Amino acid sequence: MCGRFTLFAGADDLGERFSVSVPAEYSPRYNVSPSQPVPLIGDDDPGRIQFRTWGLLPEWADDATEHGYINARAETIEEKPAFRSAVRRRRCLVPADGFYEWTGDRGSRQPYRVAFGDDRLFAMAGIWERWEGPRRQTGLDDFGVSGEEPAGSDGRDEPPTEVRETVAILTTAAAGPVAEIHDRMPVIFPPDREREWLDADDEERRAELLRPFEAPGFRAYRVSTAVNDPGNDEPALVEPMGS
DNA sequence: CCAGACGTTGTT
DNA sequence: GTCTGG
DNA sequence: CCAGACGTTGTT
DNA sequence: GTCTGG
Repeated sequence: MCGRFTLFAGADDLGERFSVSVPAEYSPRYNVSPSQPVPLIGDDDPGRIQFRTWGLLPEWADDATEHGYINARAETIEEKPAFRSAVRRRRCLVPADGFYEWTGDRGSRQPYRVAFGDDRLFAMAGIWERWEGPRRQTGLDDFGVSGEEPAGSDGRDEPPTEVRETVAILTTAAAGPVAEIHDRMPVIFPPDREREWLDADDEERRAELLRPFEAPGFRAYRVSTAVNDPGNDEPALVEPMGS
């Protein structure tokens, strides 16, 4: 799965760890949730952190109010119409220093945080998408300037009325301590192979990178149910609660 | 051919 | 039960 | 992912 | 856009 995560590293640490520039709007997060902006490193501009909305909206979606896909299964991502074009041409790394998993029944969901003992940063596999709303079809621009535009234009030269950039996180079989509480987890790369994902235009190379990686040193520990509410976002959320 | 879906997770 | 919002 | 809403009318 | 179902 992976429907929540943490990224509370300082801007300097984040920039240094991934060799990227970090924009001023970056701030530490203890409960990043679907529908929110996610800091990521995209293959379109791998030298900086960008923000894209969590919930991938395919280019053919009818409107931007539809539910996006927050996860994509690594095992089938090459075949699925919703993900195929993105995995071929629009990949990204999603930096994190932990992610949350839940156990128990609805109404009493117990969250766990999975992270390295020292909370060091790692990279999750992502794909992103650009969704463009309908274009005007008037053939005139906003100031009524008559250009080369012939009447009855199909609007292809007009700017889209709305542009949304979204992201989904890839999942795979859980490995190591995560398997104790869950059967799925985000795809995580060994640090020395992260950059290959952004450059993996070949399907066999992607398959190689997407194999489950049992990150040495990962731990899962119980945290407060305050994590359940996406509106909560403070350092106390990552404090251990005891078994 | 056209119409309609296109996804993951967890839970019962 | 199912959808929407964060 | 979980939490919370889930509806209409008329009036200010 | 592209695939599946009828």
